[in-house]
This record gives sequence, structure tokens and C-alpha cells, in this order.
Amino acid sequence: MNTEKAIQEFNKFLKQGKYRITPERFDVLTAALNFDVHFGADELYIKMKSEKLSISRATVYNTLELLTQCGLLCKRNFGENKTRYESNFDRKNHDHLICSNCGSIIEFTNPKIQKIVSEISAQNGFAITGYSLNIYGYCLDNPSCGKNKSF
Amino acid sequence: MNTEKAIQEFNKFLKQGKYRITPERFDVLTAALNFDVHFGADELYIKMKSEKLSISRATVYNTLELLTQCGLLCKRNFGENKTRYESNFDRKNHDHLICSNCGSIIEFTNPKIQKIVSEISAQNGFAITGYSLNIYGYCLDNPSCGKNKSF
DNA sequence: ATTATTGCAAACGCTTTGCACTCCC
DNA sequence: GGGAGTGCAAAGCGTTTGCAATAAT
Repeated sequence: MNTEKAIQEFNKFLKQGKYRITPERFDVLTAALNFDVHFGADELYIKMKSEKLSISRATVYNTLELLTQCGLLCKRNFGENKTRYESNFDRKNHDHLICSNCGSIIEFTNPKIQKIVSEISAQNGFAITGYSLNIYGYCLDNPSCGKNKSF
Repeated sequence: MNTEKAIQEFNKFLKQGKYRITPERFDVLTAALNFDVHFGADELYIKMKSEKLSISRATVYNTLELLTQCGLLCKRNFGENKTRYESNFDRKNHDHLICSNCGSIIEFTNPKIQKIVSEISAQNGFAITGYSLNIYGYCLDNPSCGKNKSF
């Protein structure tokens, strides 16, 4: 993963917002971009600790918030009572299919969704900043999920 | 709210599933249907306690799960790291606009959504059980939310 | 009588907080 | 040097769990 561009972008964001430039903030960014597709904040903290990086839980949580504001990451919620983060960097807009049996998450893009969501926001006098579409069910390609089940 | 029909439905569900008929379960159902549109499990427990009902936290949580399986309630998540429940009883399918400033939740129905979601599921070999579309932003009718902001 | 269900309290996982120390500007 | 940022531990919140007591079948 080419993190150079992301680092520059974050740097710019921090300067513009009069936030300080600290090594920890860039450590979190780099670790986040190289971690799982959908990671939790605590998981990232533990991963960084296991790699002997000097970082604290508070800093990880704070920095993930900044990276979200900056637009490099976005928050997701898959019905688990915890926030997951996902990279927005060099990726297309997409949504998720979530298997209720094996927990696997399939990403998809559909241009119609964006259009309808904009229409709905306009109709309701709403200034949209983002949206999230989760589809729950069972993946049929995995025998233990879709097989022998009726819906 | 006419809870009679809901009680009958739950009764039937319990019998079919070989679950026992207990007064607590119907207390939770009644309280749930008469509470907020989007309530949390703990909020319901506290409300019931404040009304001097004899109920335990575990029973509230367990029963809400049963009511979800039964189809009388459904789970929602508005990005708060907690589960909210919503009545499915005598209500149309709908989705939500969530104001990131005042937290207000606007419901809307859009027939196109359902159709596209079905298409997407089919395309990805997925047996859909449900979906959730949340639109985040700022409500423009409330001056303190939409006014003086640019997006 | 059997055993699912209840109630309680303690434990859990993720997140936020308070405060002293650090180091960027 | 001032104050934003960090690290640590403790507290917070919603939720789940273990187990003894209770009550539906």
C-alpha cells in the first residue's frame, strides 16, 4: 500500500485545522492503512502494541476520530455494538452484504443507490454527509450458511 | 396502542417454539410497544423498574431477542454502539435520516430501495433477511443544525 | 417432578475520562 | 514557556454470563 499520499493528505489536514504534527498520529495512520479492511479501534491498538510501537489507547481513539474528519477513514457499523473503521483512501464508494451465519462481509457498488439517497435527502430537507446501506442475510456460496435453510 | 393482537401473535410464537408462557414476557412486550419509537434495551429495563414492575435486566434482554425473532420488533443501529429496538407491529417498512447535530431521526419510505436491495442480493448470491439504510447529515429545518453550515 | 425461566450480581468488551507528564509550536 | 497532545489507569456504558431460586409444564 502506498501510504505516502495519505500521509501528505493527513499532514495538510492537521496544519489547516491547527492541530499539531506528532509522530504518533502518523503511526496510527500507517497502521490503520495496513490493517484489516474493517478494523475496530481496540484491535488496532492491540496490533500496534504487539508490534512494539509506543502508543496509547487514548491516542489511537483520538487519531481515528481525526482521520475520519479528514476523510481518510470512515466509520462503519455492522450491528455489533462497536465501531469499525475502513479506509476511504483510493477506494470506490461501496456498501455491504453481511452474512448472519459466518460473519463474512461482501462489498458491492451500485450507482443507483447514491442517486436515490440524494433524492430522499432533498425531499426531506436534509443536508447529507454520508449514508450506510447494510444488507443482512446468508451467503449462498458457503454450504454451512445458505444450504438447507429456507427464508 | 392496541396491543391485543401483538400479544396474541407473541403467544402463538412462544407456543410454536416450545417456549414457556410467562407473565414477564408479556410485560416486556407491552412496555416495549408503549415506549419510545427507538428505544434501547437498558432504557426499557429502567423504565419498567421506575414503574415498579418486577423485572430483571436479563429477562428484558432475553425477551427483546425473542420479540425480534418473532418479528414484532426489529433491531436498529444508528452508529451509537448500542442496539435500538423498534416496533414492526402495524408499521410500514421504512428507513432513517439521522441528524448528526441534534440526533433527531426522520423516518421515510421509498419503494425503490427495496427493489434495488433485492436485485443486489440476487446478483451476489445472497439470501436476504433484512437491510438497513441510514442517511447521515443535518436537518435543515432546525436553524441550529443546518443554518450557517456548508457541506 | 422436571427443567426452562427468572433475578441478581459480577464480569465483559469497547469506549471515554481525568490527570500528570511530555514535547510541538 | 505555554498549551496541545500523550500515556496510563480507572471509570463508564450497554450487554452478557453464572448460578441459585422460582415457577410453567
